[in-house]
This record gives sequence, C-alpha cells and structure tokens, in this order.
Amino acid sequence: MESTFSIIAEPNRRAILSLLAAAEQSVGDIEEHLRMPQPSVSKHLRVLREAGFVESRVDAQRRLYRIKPEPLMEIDAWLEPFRRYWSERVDALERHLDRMNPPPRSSAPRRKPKGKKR
Amino acid sequence: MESTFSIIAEPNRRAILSLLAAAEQSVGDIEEHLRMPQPSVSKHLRVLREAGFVESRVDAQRRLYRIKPEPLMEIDAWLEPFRRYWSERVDALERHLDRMNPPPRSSAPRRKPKGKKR
DNA sequence: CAGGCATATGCCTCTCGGAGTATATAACCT
DNA sequence: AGGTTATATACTCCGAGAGGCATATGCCTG
Repeated sequence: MESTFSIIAEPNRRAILSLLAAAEQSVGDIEEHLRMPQPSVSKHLRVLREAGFVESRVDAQRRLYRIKPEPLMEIDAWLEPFRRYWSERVDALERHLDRMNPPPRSSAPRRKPKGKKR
Repeated sequence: MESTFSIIAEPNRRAILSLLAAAEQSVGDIEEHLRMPQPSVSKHLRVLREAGFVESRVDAQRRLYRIKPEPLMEIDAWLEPFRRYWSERVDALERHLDRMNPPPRSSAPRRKPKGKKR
C-alpha cells in the first residue's frame, strides 16, 4: 500500500526530498550529501518515484532526480481543515473562552449525549 | 521515538484528528463515528496526546479530546520549501523550459560535477 | 457500597518495512 | 573487448508498531 503519509514518515526520505527541493540531484549527489549508503538511496528513491514524489531523467550513466509536487500538495490539502487552529493560537484567549462556555461556532455538530450524565 | 510524521502516517489516527478538527469529541464518540474498537481508540489517543496533537479534559467519567495544533503546524512548516512547486504546476510551460535550459532561479546552488562527463 | 459505564493498560502475535551486504545491469572510456 | 563508474535489485535479518482480547482503573448513581 504505502500511503502518501507513511512515505514521508521515513526521515531519510524527507531528507532526500528536502535536498531535491533546492535543486535536481543525482543519486551520487544525494549519497554524498546525506552520507548514506548508495543502495539505501536508490531504494528510497524507488519508493518516492513510485509514489509520484519524484521523477528521474537520464543523464549518461547517472539519473537526475527532481521533485514532483502532487503528493506533497495532497498533504498540504489534508492540513486545510486544521488551519483555523493556527490563528486561534495567536492569542490563547479565544481558546480559553471556547473552553468555558458553549463554542459559538455555527456549524459545529453538537454531540448527542450517549450516557445519561452532563 | 515516534516522530511527528510517523504519527500521522497511521490512517486511524488521521481519521481521529479529522474528526477532532470539526469539534471536541469523547472517546465514545470517536469509537462510534469511526467504528473501531475502544482500546484501539484509546491507544491512538495516547500516542496523539503524548506527541502533542491533542489534549484532553475531564468531563465526569469521560474524557473530551481536542486538537492541539503545534505538531501540525510543524508539518505545515516543513512543506514550505516545496510550495514554490505548487505555482510551477499552474502551467507546465515553466517546468518544461526549466528542464530545457539552465534554471533561471537566482539562489539555487549549482551541483559540482563529480564524475568527468556531462 | 455495589454495580455499571467510560476509558486506560497489559500482553501477545503478526506483519511490514528499513538496514546491510552482495550482486546485477547499464553506460561510458580507452 | 575489458575495465570502471553509476545505479538498481535481491535476499536476509531484525525491530517497531498495530490489532485483538482480557483486564484494570476510575467515576458516578442508586
């Protein structure tokens, strides 16, 4: 399966992506920058490629890898519903009030009481 | 260890977070909405809590869980260097040109040739 | 205080994926 | 062709973590 999220769960893969964010790199470049064994780099690149995070082009014996943004955009999109909390973090006041009395948000579904209490 | 990223790699945990994004929920609420066994819910909540994704408050016998945004903000921040690819995706033309001739970006470091060729 | 609901924890098992090593493939050069 | 460089793949080993189930803890109510 290997979902989009589990792929970037791996630290080395994130490092590779961050490297590629700056510029196109060959396998050897990555190996050198990240000081990791070449087979490991190739394996991670394979995973990233098959998941659409990167694409490669051939340059003689070497392969140059570059970012493909779509999966990362997907993650960015997943974060969307949480962004409203960003601003709430600006001052803790609203959170505090929110905790004290019934949240004044309009569309937040009210929980139906399951037990008897409260 | 359990890094921020590996925590949201778990689909059930993402589902829980998405639920909580809408509104504070009790363990029972989550169990019901996501149709998953209660111990599983509790265990995932524990992981999320210890990693700072959520916090709980006590309401009689039940615990109400709510989002804490910091770790998600961290992920959002990690995405930052890639955002420039978003816009490049708008029209494929720029990418294409980018691939054809030396990228006109100002600050992108040029790779030092390692082998002899190219 | 007894019994019941809500949640947490402990234990076991099983799978998945990463590390490491060796080796295969492929293109280049002389 | 033969050797060398660059990258990919195959195989084995091992540990982390998720699921399932039983059980513990805690609070509330009659």
